[in-house]
Amino acid sequence: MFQGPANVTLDTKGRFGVPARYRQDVAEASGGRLICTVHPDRCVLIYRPDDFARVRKDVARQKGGRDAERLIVGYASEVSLDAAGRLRVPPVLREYCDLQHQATLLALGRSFELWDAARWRERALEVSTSESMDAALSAVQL
Amino acid sequence: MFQGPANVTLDTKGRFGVPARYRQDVAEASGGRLICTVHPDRCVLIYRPDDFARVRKDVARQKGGRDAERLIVGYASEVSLDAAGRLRVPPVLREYCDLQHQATLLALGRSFELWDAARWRERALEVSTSESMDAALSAVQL
DNA sequence: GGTATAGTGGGACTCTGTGGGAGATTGTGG
DNA sequence: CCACAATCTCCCACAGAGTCCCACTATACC
Repeated sequence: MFQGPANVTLDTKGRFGVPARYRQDVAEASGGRLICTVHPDRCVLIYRPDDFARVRKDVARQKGGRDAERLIVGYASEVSLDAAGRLRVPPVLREYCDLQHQATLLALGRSFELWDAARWRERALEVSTSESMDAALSAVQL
Repeated sequence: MFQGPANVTLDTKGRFGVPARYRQDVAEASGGRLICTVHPDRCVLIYRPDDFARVRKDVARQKGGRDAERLIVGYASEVSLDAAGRLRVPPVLREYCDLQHQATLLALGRSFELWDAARWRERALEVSTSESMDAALSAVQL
């Protein structure tokens, strides 16, 4: 179960270091291999291969969402951890998501999202004013 | 049951001392481990791990609130008391909540909120003028 | 007044995060 | 089919951040 945010930097080769606390899990769950793709919100999604297989099926089943399939399935790329625990994000995905040097990695349970730091900062501040938030806020109360 | 406010200071490493009256409870309830995350109002939320598991489920169930999940689940981080009874707030959370040196810890029964002292002071004054407050105010009458 | 405990600061070691180089490999053009 | 160029992969290296300790001061309580 992945949990927690991290500021990461993409180097000139498009690599970023996976926070050390996740490496063990990634390595033993799938031999260090992962699937990257993109979300229409313009962030990179990162799954374990077996989880992505489910996503791919679900996307395919939703008829009418051909464009969604083009994005999510069409952009899927296998990546793997290097010896230093880094992932290389393919250039096409970086472009689509406007990933510059600084990025934010969000761990969402079984998957990750990778955002350009500036774009995510803006979005995160906006979020607080959206009305869809109200429902979620009731959840934080015990 | 946590109750009572406290002014705390974050040192240069982002740590703050948990008021002694809560330490015992925290230590025996969960071995000193806690989950920090953020609220869209830009304060840090602090839960016991089992309580946070409930929050996480509730947030996930609210469909359409992907951004809410990004914040509340994506920012969740496990922290634990050090030998001196302090917690270290991860940098990403500090940034989002604009936490400077002085902070205010509010104990809300089963959870805590941690605010930057200056931001909380402002907000506490503002609150008194908001109309959403009216409903709550009727509650203070016996 | 003495003692114990809370609150705070800071040193030092460890490990993570990040950058860069060189060889291997793939793709392109002649 | 060959040559060249660009990219990818693997490796090494260093700086900074995180973690664990220890130490000091102030306060409360005995």
